[in-house]
Amino acid sequence: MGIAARKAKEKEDLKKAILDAARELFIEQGYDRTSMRMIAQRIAYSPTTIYLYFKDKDAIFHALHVEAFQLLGGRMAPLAHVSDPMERLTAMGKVYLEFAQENPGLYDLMFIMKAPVQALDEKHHLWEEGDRVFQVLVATVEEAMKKKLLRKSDAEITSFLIWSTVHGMSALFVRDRCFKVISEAKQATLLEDSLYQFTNWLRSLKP
Amino acid sequence: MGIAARKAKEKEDLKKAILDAARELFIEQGYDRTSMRMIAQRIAYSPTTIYLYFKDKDAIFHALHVEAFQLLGGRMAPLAHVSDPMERLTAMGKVYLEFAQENPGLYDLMFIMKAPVQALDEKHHLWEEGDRVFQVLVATVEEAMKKKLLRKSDAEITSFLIWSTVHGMSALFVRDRCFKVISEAKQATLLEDSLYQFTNWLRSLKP
DNA sequence: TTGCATACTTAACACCGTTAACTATTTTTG
DNA sequence: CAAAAATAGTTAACGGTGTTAAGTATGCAA
Repeated sequence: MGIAARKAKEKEDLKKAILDAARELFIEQGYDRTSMRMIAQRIAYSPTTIYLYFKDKDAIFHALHVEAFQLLGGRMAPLAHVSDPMERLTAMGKVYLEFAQENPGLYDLMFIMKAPVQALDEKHHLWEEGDRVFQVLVATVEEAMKKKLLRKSDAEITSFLIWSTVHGMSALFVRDRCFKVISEAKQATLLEDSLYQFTNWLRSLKP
Repeated sequence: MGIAARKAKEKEDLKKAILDAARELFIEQGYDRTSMRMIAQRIAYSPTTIYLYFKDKDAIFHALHVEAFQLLGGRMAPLAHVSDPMERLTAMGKVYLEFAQENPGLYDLMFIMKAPVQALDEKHHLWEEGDRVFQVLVATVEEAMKKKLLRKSDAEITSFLIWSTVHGMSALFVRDRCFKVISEAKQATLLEDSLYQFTNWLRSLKP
């Protein structure tokens, strides 16, 4: 079985190589501006070879999408050990913003890009990962409310509001909409300062 | 001068027709998925005729961008008469969200789409409109702080934070990221409820 | 009437995603 | 061991894209 195993590994390797090339290009140039031919050239294969490993360009997008959510999930996981839910919430916001700033291309792919989805069931599967992250947020908000660390209200609405805020900051950053509008002196720490103020607000809502 | 004037008007009309067709298509299909040939077909002219009126596809994007900001500006203008700055802020948020929900295609164009900008000076001009809207927000926040209706803090940071929140909500809505994650019962009034809670928070920060 | 500008079109280029058909190579089978 | 079949990759092609160059009518000026 040694030969078959080696061949299987080689297939797996090529698939990974395709994803690596595609990831780099998507991040650098965006989805629409990367072509199958570019990906092919980067791995030194014929363009059509890619179609032996992925159904189409969308399938590559999906694979990278899942991968990116796993990366973000991995960054969030350690925060489960923070016992104070309000501290945990703050840390989650920090991790989220850092992720967006460090991986703007991936963030774009995950939360901003219009996924060129066609199959509806795939569409559903596509957001299992996103949903999981959101449910963790809801649970944290509920816990914070229960412990009277956060003003009581509908946890789902509150979670959406919090997510909107950090997403809004990330999206304006990633799509380059802030730095034309914010004075130069404040640009460097804009996201950090904004998040700091936001969490301060949340904390002082206790009553 | 009658004939020359008529000709000038006809040129102006065709330019408008191009923009009308492009606007519809951009909104329906998005920028990347609309082709010059589609625009041309809709106005029953040859594709290359468009290039006599606009330098390239980008130029059409820019024209619609400016136009969209004027529309939003027009919706915001009446709010200048609301004397209480906190009420004005709330109303601005409402108008902003309504604009995004009523014109998701335009909102996308203005705040989300990766503008395929090349010329830097054009890029600057591109955001004069956006900047003007933001400066109105900053002024309102400053006024609210001065009148002790909003907790005192850096007005620019606070404005960015507020903008991020409403933009985040709008962006998640426009790019279809909320309804897969929010329970069905709450979807209908999600944005409205979230904004209501957000403004409530802002008001109760007074001390 | 000729010449020229105007307004538009056709033809073409180099690219795109994707499919079909082809070619080597390796494996399986009679 | 030879023939057949499966594997893994290729080239060529189709219909689409943004954009440019060259060509064609039409109306106006000299």
